[in-house]
Amino acid sequence: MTYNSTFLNILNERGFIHQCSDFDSLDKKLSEGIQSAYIGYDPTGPSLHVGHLYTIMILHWFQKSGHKPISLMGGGTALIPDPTLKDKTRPLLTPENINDNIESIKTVFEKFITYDDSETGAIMVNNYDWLSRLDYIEFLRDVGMHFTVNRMLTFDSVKTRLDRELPMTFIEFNYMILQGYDFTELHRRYGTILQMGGSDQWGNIINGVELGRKKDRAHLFGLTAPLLTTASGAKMGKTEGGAVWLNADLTSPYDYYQYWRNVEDVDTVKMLKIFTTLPMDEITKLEALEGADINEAKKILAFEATKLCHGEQAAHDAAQTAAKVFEQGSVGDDLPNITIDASRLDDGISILDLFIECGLAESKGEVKRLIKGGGAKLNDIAITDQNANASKSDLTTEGHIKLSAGKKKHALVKI
RNA sequence: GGUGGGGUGGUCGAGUGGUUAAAGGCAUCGGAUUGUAACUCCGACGACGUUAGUCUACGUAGGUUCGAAUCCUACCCCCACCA
Repeated sequence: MTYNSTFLNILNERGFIHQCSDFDSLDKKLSEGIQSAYIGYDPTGPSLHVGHLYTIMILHWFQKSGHKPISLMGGGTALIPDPTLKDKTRPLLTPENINDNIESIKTVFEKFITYDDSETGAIMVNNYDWLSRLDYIEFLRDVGMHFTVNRMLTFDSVKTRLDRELPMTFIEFNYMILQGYDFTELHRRYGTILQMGGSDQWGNIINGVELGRKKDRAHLFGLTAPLLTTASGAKMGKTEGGAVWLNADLTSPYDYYQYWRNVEDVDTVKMLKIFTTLPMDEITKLEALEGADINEAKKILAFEATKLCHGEQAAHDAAQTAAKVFEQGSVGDDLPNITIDASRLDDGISILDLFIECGLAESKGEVKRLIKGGGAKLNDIAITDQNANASKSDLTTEGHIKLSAGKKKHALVKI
């Protein structure tokens, strides 16, 4: 399958396409001139994680193909608490929280797409701007008119919920209308003709497309990307420590690098296509690698992905540290590290405490378990005595102590 | 509104007065193997504590009992059927 538009071709060969409301017309539109498209994000946290990056990359390519991407922040919808998640006791987000989150998230977006005033410059909008001003009665007449409950009930998101007999609140039921409304609003404001997203957003996207047609006789499009999972079926972007964040203060460039370095063999090429901007012919070459040589591809994946998110220098540093640690059994500057008072070493510090302090363990019990299992190491020598203390004599010639929990997690203690 | 069922550790799910920090699965973590992969095997898996032991935990609050996740009472929430 080939398209006329650069954008669809890129998406296609990199594996971003799942379904589209109208491939042919969209292809034509995109070939004719600059278009704008958007993807929505929930600003419920201060950062986005690797799972979000998937669709951010779509915006990236959209802009690269000569179009205008819009990142829509759901500031309005985030204000509405979702009561079905009652157990989670999600703290009520205030408008200030949300604005802070949006500011923080924007710094992430800026690494992948360029915001400026040019014709293809990206813009970031907040649906709070229009949703907050809606008048209920007017909205019902204007928008509610065009949604039949019969049809809303057929959407997968609703249907599976009802089938499984799980509760769905009226608020949630309304989200899809609000999201559909976002699309027409963006169409009116910016002439946006395309909404994209993960395949789980298909229903919502189609709602917007239809609403646009009914209200404004606009020909809008929807395009979704396949559900992204790893070979082992897990959702992307999760590690033992939780989500892999895109903000450096939440997930360090080194950890970020390591995340990509450690993907499973079978996922390597897929990830290269999606999370790096490496040209396809180079990826094809890497695809030919087999066995242990795949490690080379993973290094490139890790480097390129880190470069995109944290810059070339950070990627270099991370790669260098990784090489020192894993290939030379040495240490690198990018390892997590803590600095302690030299005097504390004079008295000797409990190994247990030290592991917790540098973040390699949550509790003393956990450190003991590590020791028992032979996974706790001090300067690469397995610790056998849980009562051991670290003292000055443990400082290496470089003046630090290296602690390891397992083979992959290392930290440095400096004075 | 009526009747019945149910709320257990990260998750799913056993357990219906004591040997239960609570079976089993999954997830997670460590070890062996390996290529910083996968598969497989082994081990660990509430917290604190120098192996003794202490504390916290089975929706919430009380009660019965030498002793409760298990019995009683009230309350909260969920589900099913009926209205």
